[in-house]
Amino acid sequence: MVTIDEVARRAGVGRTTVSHALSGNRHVAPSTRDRILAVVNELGYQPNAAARSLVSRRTMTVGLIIPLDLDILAENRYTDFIVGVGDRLNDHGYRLLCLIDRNPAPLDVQRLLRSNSVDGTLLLQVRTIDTRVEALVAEGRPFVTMGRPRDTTGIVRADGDFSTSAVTAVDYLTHLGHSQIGFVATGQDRMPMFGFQWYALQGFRRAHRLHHLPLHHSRIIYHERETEPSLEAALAPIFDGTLAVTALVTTTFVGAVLIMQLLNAHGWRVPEDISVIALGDPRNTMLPLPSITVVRFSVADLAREAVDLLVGMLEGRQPSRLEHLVPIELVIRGSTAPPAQLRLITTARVQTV
Amino acid sequence: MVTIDEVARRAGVGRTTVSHALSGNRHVAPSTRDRILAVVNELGYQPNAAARSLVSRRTMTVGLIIPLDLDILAENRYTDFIVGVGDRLNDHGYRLLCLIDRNPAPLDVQRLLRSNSVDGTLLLQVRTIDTRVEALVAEGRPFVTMGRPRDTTGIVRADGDFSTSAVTAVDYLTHLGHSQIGFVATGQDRMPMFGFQWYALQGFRRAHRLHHLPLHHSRIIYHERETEPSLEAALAPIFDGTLAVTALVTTTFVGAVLIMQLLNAHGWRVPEDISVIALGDPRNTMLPLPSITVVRFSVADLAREAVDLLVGMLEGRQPSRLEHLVPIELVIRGSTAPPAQLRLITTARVQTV
DNA sequence: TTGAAAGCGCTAACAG
DNA sequence: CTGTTAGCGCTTTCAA
Repeated sequence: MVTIDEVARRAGVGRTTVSHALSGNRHVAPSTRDRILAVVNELGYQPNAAARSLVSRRTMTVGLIIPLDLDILAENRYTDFIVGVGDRLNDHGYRLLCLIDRNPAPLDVQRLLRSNSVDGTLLLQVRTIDTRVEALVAEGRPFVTMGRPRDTTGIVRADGDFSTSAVTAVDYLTHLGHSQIGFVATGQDRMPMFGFQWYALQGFRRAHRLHHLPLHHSRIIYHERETEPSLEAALAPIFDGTLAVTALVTTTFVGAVLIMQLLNAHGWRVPEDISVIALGDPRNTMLPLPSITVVRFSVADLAREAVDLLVGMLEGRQPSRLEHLVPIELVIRGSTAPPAQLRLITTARVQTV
Repeated sequence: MVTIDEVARRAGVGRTTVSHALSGNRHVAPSTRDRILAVVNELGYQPNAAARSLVSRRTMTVGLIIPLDLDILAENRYTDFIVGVGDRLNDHGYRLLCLIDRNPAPLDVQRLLRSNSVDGTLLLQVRTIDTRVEALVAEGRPFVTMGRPRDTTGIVRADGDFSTSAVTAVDYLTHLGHSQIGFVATGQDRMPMFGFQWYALQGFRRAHRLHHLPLHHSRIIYHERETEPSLEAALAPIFDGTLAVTALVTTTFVGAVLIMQLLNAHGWRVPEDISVIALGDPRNTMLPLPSITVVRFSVADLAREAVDLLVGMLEGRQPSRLEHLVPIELVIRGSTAPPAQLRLITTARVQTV
């Protein structure tokens, strides 16, 4: 193993000079520096990360906390987040340490921070009420969430603008003539599980108020997990005719696909019998037929923004804002259409004329 | 920040005793140990990772090298690998450092290893000829590849059994009555780009020999990227009638989906006009209609095996074998059927009888 | 059963 | 412009 002393010896200088020649923290005579760099290149010297971080108190590493909810298909899209984060961290010269956890694990978060393994932390898949966020706050170290808990006090966060997403979805559906719209999310006891679903629900409610549409709570449909059986149970009121809806807003793209398969299995045609619109980023997901109308945002942009916020904090800059919301965009595809009875009327009219 | 000396002081012992009480490397009187652990708990002490690895020369961290080929949809499924690896590393008490790279980056690999940031390395998405593997070999540190390059000399590796996958696919297709089978892979100059495609091609060739089927090289179809335009160009001979095939073996599930969309767009029905069979793990991918017949294997098992091999090496155990192949399994779904003309004959017969 | 002391490789005062 | 020196927090000889 090549050490800084070895380089210094070969270059005929003190180790301080080598250190500064590499860090640029103080001026080194060009001739000396060239000699040092030549030796560094020749030996392939690379400063020992542990020694460096022990004394500098920085690891140049960021932790990404990834919860593992194996039956939640959202994991599908972790890649976009992980790759987006890693790629952007590279630009800033930081490394990426992934903490992948099966359990909620506030304790693992504590271990990670107290061992000084990372300078800062990013949090993925934030829940409406998230114990990991609390653990992070308690440690008092810089962190940024990708997604938002319900209570955002003092939290620096980047997220898709899910509230506006839901408003946009409802706007579009009402524009098509729908007024009985269902909202589907994972959750229990009238509380969505993930933060993005909570904010989407706020938007969903707000849109109903804006349009003076009545909204019965039964149209807010919770399912425990993003699995077929769980969704099947949650959607039962629709299939047995107890709940009347002409359109569904789903909070995930994967959920939309599952729901469409279920609808299909029960003999409902999309979009003829019921419209489906998804919120989220479908970039990496296969498009089933009919293709799904979606209010999307860029996960890559979200990742990039989160990293920039965190790195800024690590370099001592105050974040200019606590919250960054990535803009959303409505992509109209084949899973939405005017509700059945309206279409009939329209057809009749056209025939009349 | 709490240090070991602080703990020692509060517990009224020397720092050596604290160190051993925590590591278990030497016997500590139970009463002393309890006292120490109480203080540790009270203060939430966690040994500094840098200090520890500086002296112990171990980081308890494994590097995962993830290439970034943004237009290759295979990235879709990185999640399975990353999560599989991270989860298994947890079991062994190791951390996961992700090196996410846009470029081939043998240099980054060098930096990672020479800075002693990781004890060992895992490699993802191995190419048929892979410069990163060479860089890794040159460093002389433990590493395991997930996937195999063509030349496996001295490399410890875990992979899906793609050769057998391809044999199985051809077996099944010939069983259905096909004899003109195409093979689709990313690549150039008659060389598949990724190792798994190279091994699949070996199996594809072997199966033809076993079945005494002639195999013209034009049936091995290369496309530059896993994108629609690229595939469209590669499949042109099929669409313009120059190349006669009744079935296609694709080396990725995503490729199969794209191909089916293209076939559809050109008016070919699957499986009526042409059968499609995919190799790989479709766990996280949406099922389009018709659902795709696939020869699959478990990425989670692959990740687990790779981690176990690597950790074994890190703990000084010689790997019992250099190569571990995850078993494959044929899942028959809706994208395969007997070739068109055969079916007609069958139908005729039935009618005659 | 325990502690003192050395030193891992590096950065950054401090002193020339 | 450059070098000497003192640690960073820990593990591990070595000695008691």
